[in-house]
Parts: sequence; structure tokens; C-alpha cells
Amino acid sequence: MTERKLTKKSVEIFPATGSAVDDIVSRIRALISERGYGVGDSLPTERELCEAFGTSRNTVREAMRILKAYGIVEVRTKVGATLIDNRMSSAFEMFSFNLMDISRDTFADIQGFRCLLEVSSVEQIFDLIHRTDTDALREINDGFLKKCSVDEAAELDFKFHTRLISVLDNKAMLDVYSIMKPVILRIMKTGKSRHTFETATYSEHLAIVEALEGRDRVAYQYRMKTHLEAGFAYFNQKKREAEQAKE
Amino acid sequence: MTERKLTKKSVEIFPATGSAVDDIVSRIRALISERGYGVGDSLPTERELCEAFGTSRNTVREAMRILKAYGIVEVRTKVGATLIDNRMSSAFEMFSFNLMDISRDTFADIQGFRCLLEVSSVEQIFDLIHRTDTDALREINDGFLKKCSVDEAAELDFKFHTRLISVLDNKAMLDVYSIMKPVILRIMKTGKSRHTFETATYSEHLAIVEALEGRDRVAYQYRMKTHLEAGFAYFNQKKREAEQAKE
DNA sequence: GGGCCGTTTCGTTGGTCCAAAAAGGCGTAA
DNA sequence: TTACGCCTTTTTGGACCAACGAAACGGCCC
Repeated sequence: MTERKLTKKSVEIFPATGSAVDDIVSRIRALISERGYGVGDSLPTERELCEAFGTSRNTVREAMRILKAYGIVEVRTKVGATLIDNRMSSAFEMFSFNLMDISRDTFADIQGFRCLLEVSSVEQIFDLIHRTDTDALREINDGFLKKCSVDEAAELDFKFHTRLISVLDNKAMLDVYSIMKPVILRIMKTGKSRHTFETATYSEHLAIVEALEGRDRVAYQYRMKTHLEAGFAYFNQKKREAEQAKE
Repeated sequence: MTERKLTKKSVEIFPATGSAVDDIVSRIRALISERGYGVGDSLPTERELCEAFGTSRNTVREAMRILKAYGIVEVRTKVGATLIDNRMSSAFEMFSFNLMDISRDTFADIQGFRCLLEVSSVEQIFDLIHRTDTDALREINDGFLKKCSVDEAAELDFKFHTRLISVLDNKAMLDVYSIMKPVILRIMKTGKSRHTFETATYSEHLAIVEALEGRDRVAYQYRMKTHLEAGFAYFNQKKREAEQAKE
């Protein structure tokens, strides 16, 4: 193990831009790509990293916390830190941090993203969509007439949209969708009751499916856009209430 | 202070499923929902949390690191920790971690998404684009002839595409681009050298600008599509190398 | 009102103590 | 001699503490 030791040089190359912890994170990052580490490999021990980077152990530990939170390393006592790739579930975990109301920014971000994915992709969708897809969408949508709880209805709503996106055959985007699922579900539920799903959501979805079947691009875009923007009404209302309360 | 000594005990009271840090995270979580904190509100100071939870400051700090990594709190010296909701950008930040080489599939998916945004919106782009826009694009592209590092070149590449998208005047689209920036930057750098940017990327961009100036929709779509798909050559080459190495 | 100064609070460091797990040593039995 | 199990030592992460520094905020004095 002659080359086990880290060179001083790598310490100087990366200037301490931000905090010491962030610095260590990027240095570990550099270390990983430098040595060609992959999933399953072990990182040096905390104490080795301290020595290598010339920093304290607490700093290294905080950096390690970040990597752990990102789902990039798994650290067990005695064994040390091994590289994993749990980013998907970590991302899921962090989006399920649903303790507060969705911020307006997040709401706008998510809905903007969905708009891009579902409205702007109209050409691809119309190119790729098939009869079996619209049939499946119809069937999912019919579930609103049977299902009961709001949670189940939101699940159905989510399922409808993921089913639609699946025709794009773009796994990365589908992944993004499922990562954001907790937040999207929450968005779907904001300001809605069981009855809203049964009436408004159902008919909006139906109009979308019919536009798809009729191969009416303009109608599709219009229907989908208004459907996605429906939630803004609730948000604006809430904002108005907040302003009134302030006076 | 009767319960000051409870530190050991309180660990037992709370199921203490995992580590002390995870415990603190869930207790902070509970605190947030308990007190109805929302975005913008401030959490107690680190020392207050230490006392409240009967734990050490380092433990609280590590818990805070997790929340920071999740994009849920922002902590500034003196001010303390305030609740935010930056989860979207945190998520993309964590996916920019290049544990392994980006896979061909992911590349295809992301570029497919960009294709969707930049190629499919051709009609709107041609409707809205103005002389000042193409001039700006030209100027950005000329930067490739001056700039030096690969990172800077990738930044320029990113800037070129965001500038192009900005003519659509669609904030959501720009937001998505800036959120996905880490991932896109990484994609831009795969398989490219400083020289590649200076030659291939530069001339591809130039062709795009010229198509825009000449108001040639078909040429624009073709140039943009091939530009976005140029990276595939790298994967094909890598695949060939891998096959040769196997023999 | 503006500059100076103390206080608060986070940022970082070096260290201690502990528990669990791995590693290694050792003796005994097959 | 080899294999097995037991014991001790070492390694390593987990939690904690005390302390210093830096930056921001608020108050004070001129």
C-alpha cells in the first residue's frame, strides 16, 4: 500500500472557496473520481481523511453526513464508509419531508416542470401515443368514480399523469416524477376534496383523453395547461387570505 | 434543573431506533410541525436545540447538516437556521454527483428532454427571436475562442442554450434549466476536451445561429438535433473500446 | 447620524470516552 | 499438524466537551 497516502498537492489544488465542510465534500468527490472509485469500494477512514486533508475529525464527519444524506456513502462502524448509490431513495426521502406547506416557489417549480413535460411535449406524445395508451388512461380515470378516500384519489391522479408520461419512453423524466411523487401528491391534494376529484379532476382528465383520441393538439395543450394551472387558484386564494389577515 | 441529567434516559424514552443524529432530525421535524413553522420562520439556535434535546452541539450540527443537504434549512452565522424549501435544486445537486460515468441511457434521456425543449419549440422561437438575441448568441459563442478551462467552456455552452431559451420568455422553462444545471453541465462535459469546445461545439453553435438568422426552421431543427446528439459519438466510441478490450 | 465595541451565534478545531466489530493470538482437541 | 473456539487487542465510528475565531447584529458614544 505505498500509494495509500494522499499527496499534499491535491490539498492545494482545490482552494477553500466556501466553508471547510463543503470544501471537504468536494475534495472527497475529487478523490472518488481521481482514484476511480465505484460503487462498493471503501473510502479511507475518517481519521485518514482528517490527516490527508489537514482538518479536524468533526469537519470530516459533517462532510460525511452530507454524503450520507445524499445516499452516496453508507457508513458502518468499524467497517468504514463504502460507496453506494441510494440517491433515488434519498431524494424520495427528502421530498417526503412534508412538514410544512408547499412553498409558492416549489409549487411553481413543480408545476412548471410538469407543464414542460406534459404540455410542451405535445409533438412527441402525439407521435408516440397509441390506442392502448388512451384506453389505459380512460380506465385509470374511471377509477375516480369508484375510489373513495382523497389519498387514493390523489394516487389515481398521479397514476394518470405518469401513465401519460410513460409514452415518452424517457426513464430519467419518469424517475424525476416518481422522486417528486410525495410533493406532487401533496400538490394534487391541496384544496381538493373527494368530490372535487370525482367531478372536476375527472372531467378535466376526460377532456385530455378525448383530445388525445381526437388527435387535437391544440385542444390537448389547452386542456392540460388549464388542468395543471387549476391549483394556482387555491394558492392565490390562500395568498389573499394571508394578506387580509395581515391587515 | 432536575432533568438535566436525563440525557442518557431521554435516549431510551425516544425509541432511538437509529443514531442520535437521526433522532435529532426527527425531533426537529416534530418540532417544526408541532409549532406550525413554515418557510421563512427561524428555528431555535443550535445551543437552544442542544438544551431542548439534551444532546451535544456536534450532534445537533450533524442533524442540521442533513437538513441543509436536503435544502430544507438555510443557516447563516448569527441569524441562525431559517426554514427554506430548496429541495428541487438540492435534488439535482445530488444527482450531479458523478459516482460513476454517466450512463448512455441517462445521457439519451436528458438530451431527449432538452431536445423536447429546444427543438420542439421551434415555432415559438422563430416567432419571438430578434436580432439582438442572435447577436447575443454570437457573442457568447465567440467566447469559446478565448476561454480556457473545460469548466468555463461548459459554462459558456450552458449560457448559450439558456440564452436561446430565454427568448421564449417562459420562466418555468428557464427555472427547470437552472435547476438541472449541474446535471446538464456534467452532460456537456462528457467526452469533451478543451479542443472539442473550441472546434466542434463552436461550429455547431454557429450553424444554429446562422439558421436562426436565415429564418430556416428546418435547418435549425436539424442543426440543434445533431448538436444535442453529438455526444452519442463518445458513447459509441467507448463501447467499441470496451469490446476491443474484451477480446 | 456614523463609527466603534461588545455580544451573540455559527464555524472549526483538537481532544476524550465509549461501544462494537474486526483482527490476531492462543490453547485445546481431533 | 490442523482446525476450532475463546480471549485480548486494536481499529473505527459515535457522541460529547471546551475553546477559539469570525461575522453579524445591536447598542453606545461622539
